[in-house]
Amino acid sequence: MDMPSELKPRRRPGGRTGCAVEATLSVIGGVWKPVLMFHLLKGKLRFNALCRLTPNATARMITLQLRELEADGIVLRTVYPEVPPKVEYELTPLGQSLKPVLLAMRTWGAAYQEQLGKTIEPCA
Amino acid sequence: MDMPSELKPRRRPGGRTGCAVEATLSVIGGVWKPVLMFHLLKGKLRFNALCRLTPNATARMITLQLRELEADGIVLRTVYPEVPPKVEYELTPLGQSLKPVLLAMRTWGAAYQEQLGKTIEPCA
DNA sequence: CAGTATCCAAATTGATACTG
DNA sequence: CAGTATCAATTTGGATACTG
Repeated sequence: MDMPSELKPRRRPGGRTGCAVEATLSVIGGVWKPVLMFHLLKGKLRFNALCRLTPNATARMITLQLRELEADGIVLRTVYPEVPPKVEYELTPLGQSLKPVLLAMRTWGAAYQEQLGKTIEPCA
Repeated sequence: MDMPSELKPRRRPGGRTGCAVEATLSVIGGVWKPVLMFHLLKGKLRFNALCRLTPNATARMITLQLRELEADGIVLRTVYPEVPPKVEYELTPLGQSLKPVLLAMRTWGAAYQEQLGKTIEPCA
């Protein structure tokens, strides 16, 4: 099993000699991480819900990114001993603290899409 | 010659069906892009200066990322017909508009590094 | 439901050497 | 100075099939 990460000069560059921006990227620097986190800003979500909200990513990618966010203390994963299985993801306080970054991204992206004359999905 | 991009579900996912956050990532979603842009917030910089400010990235990577930012209208590249050659990079108005995102990243990263008890470099 | 395992193709990057 | 070319080594991602 592989453990990708992407958008990271090979895991934790910012933790060694990088600047503050690099440090942030070492945590949210995965293609899907900001998107996943953004969706989680609204509250707990189940795995399938996240998949539906992120149609451009495969379940595999979502799982991988979620696992890394969990390892970094950004996301909390809760498994409910039920049948069928139920797993919920939510942002930890540390994850919530990234809200300003996420919102800034959403704001810019929305303006960019509009200026681009191609508002695809509200998404939020 | 290759034209990588990274941190992008294979070039422009956000432009097709993604949400606002994805749109933003399609532009700044490269490991080094935010870092490079952050440095350029302070003003024009020459290629070597950017290299020095981003020691964790190779010149090749910096060139590649800069070319993409240029293609996306985020960065302006100016070549001065001198000997030795002089090339300056600076943010375009569109690039400047990403300032809030970059600053939010720097703020969070700084706090994260400190909480991590390992403030490496001020960087800004 | 919520993943995980595998296989494998494709993309990305570092290192190194070279140029206008 | 400011890159670019090339090659090799990884890393990454998608597809598909399977499980508790």
